[in-house]
Amino acid sequence: MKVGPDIAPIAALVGDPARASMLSVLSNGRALTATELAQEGGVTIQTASSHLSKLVAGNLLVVNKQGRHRYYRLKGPEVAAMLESLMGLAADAGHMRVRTGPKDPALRRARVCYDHLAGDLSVDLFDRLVTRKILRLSKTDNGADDSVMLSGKGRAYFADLGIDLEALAGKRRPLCKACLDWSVRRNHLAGGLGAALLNHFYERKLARREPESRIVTLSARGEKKLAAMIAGQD
Amino acid sequence: MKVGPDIAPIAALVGDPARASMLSVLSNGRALTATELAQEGGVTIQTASSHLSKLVAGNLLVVNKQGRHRYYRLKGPEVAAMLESLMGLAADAGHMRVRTGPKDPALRRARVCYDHLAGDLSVDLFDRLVTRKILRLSKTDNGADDSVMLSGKGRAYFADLGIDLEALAGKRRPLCKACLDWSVRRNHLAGGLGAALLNHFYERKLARREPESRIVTLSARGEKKLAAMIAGQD
DNA sequence: TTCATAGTTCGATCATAACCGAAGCATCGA
DNA sequence: TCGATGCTTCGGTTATGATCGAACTATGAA
Repeated sequence: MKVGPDIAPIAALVGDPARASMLSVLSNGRALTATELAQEGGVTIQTASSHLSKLVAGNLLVVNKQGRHRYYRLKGPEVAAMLESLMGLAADAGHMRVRTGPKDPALRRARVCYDHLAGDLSVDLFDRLVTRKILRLSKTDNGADDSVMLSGKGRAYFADLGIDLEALAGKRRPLCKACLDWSVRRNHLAGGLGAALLNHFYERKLARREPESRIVTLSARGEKKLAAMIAGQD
Repeated sequence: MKVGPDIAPIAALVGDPARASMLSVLSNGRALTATELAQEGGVTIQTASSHLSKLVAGNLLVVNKQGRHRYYRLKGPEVAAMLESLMGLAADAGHMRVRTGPKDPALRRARVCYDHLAGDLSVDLFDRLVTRKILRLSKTDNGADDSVMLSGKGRAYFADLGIDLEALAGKRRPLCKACLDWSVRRNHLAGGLGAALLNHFYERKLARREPESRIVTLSARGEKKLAAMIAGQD
């Protein structure tokens, strides 16, 4: 029969509604306390405590003890990617937690996916960067994990933006990665470069993150800048 | 306020050990029958039937009915990608499975499928006939039921072999049909033409059927002939 | 036709795990 | 030292859903 990883225990962890809510709210890459996560999951703090222990034991979360608070966050980008792929399938199957609330369009347009930008704008940008040959894309057989590389032209492009590629190359994390977007079901840019790009927007006050949410709000200048990047007029 | 896709139902589907095993073995993109998947999951066929219904309802699998068999396969590459990301995390957390099992090589190579040839050789032949435009294949959206037609070139090809296409066309049975192969999970040629082709091999003593078995044994001449057909040198 | 095989549906059993109350532990501020 | 807060652990209840036997439908084989 089979040799390989046993996905059932991990999936079962995500399969509980309370835990799934906790993981969803943590997929913006931030850290939250046990009490906050209990409220998010709609359970008492005792129950939440049990859930959180299991998530830590299952290598999905890490905990950071600060005084009498315990801050939980996703263990890494791989966890966020797994959650995103589940969100895509859930949206496909019509499983929604809230039917198109007012925040929903904003969430679809621009949101944080762990530590990089996701949503319509991010997907459009990714497509454009590929057609401009700033990113080089190589498809795999099953179309699942596309590998992304930065071209020579791309290096100049991001250096012009003021992003330190040398520093990023030194990290263990891959520079470029394609991440499947749940709302559009197309790729956006992840990896160190994706994170650096979002950080670039934060630093220059082109974008800010809404508190307690995954929504990213662009300033007027930010809108203009991103539109120019997508149009290829920068 | 909670906004976005609800990942819990999907993850819970994957979270059951029996279903997870089924999904894992299907993640090579091939199709398996309900009975095979039951064995894979280590449950009875009744239980497997229940699991498979849920997986289809949850948009993770699609089912392809062929005779009294039901072939289940992953709905799409997004499902495979989700499973892949889960496998990465599972391996990370040290969750592994181990088991092994054998199968009959002769049966895999060439066997009877109802009244036509199946197995590795037959699948290879089918592929070759398509690339040589002897058969014309039109894929459907989901890739499930492929329809096959005989081209003009194909009519000449089979007429040269001495197969009476006029007689076959008179029958109610469809001339060409794609049949999903049990061992390779790819298509081979079925229908009246598939049956006629196997019969052609029987008549010319190129092949004979083993008693009490589905195994088809090729004579030396038969091996040569079939190899030539697959190589396109006939 | 009759038999065999593939698969589904129903019903009952049973095990797991989610849940919360209560109690306990740890940290902070005063 | 004390009380307040953040969180964990324990124990008992409960509900969900996985499981399989038996009966049923559908298709193929003879």
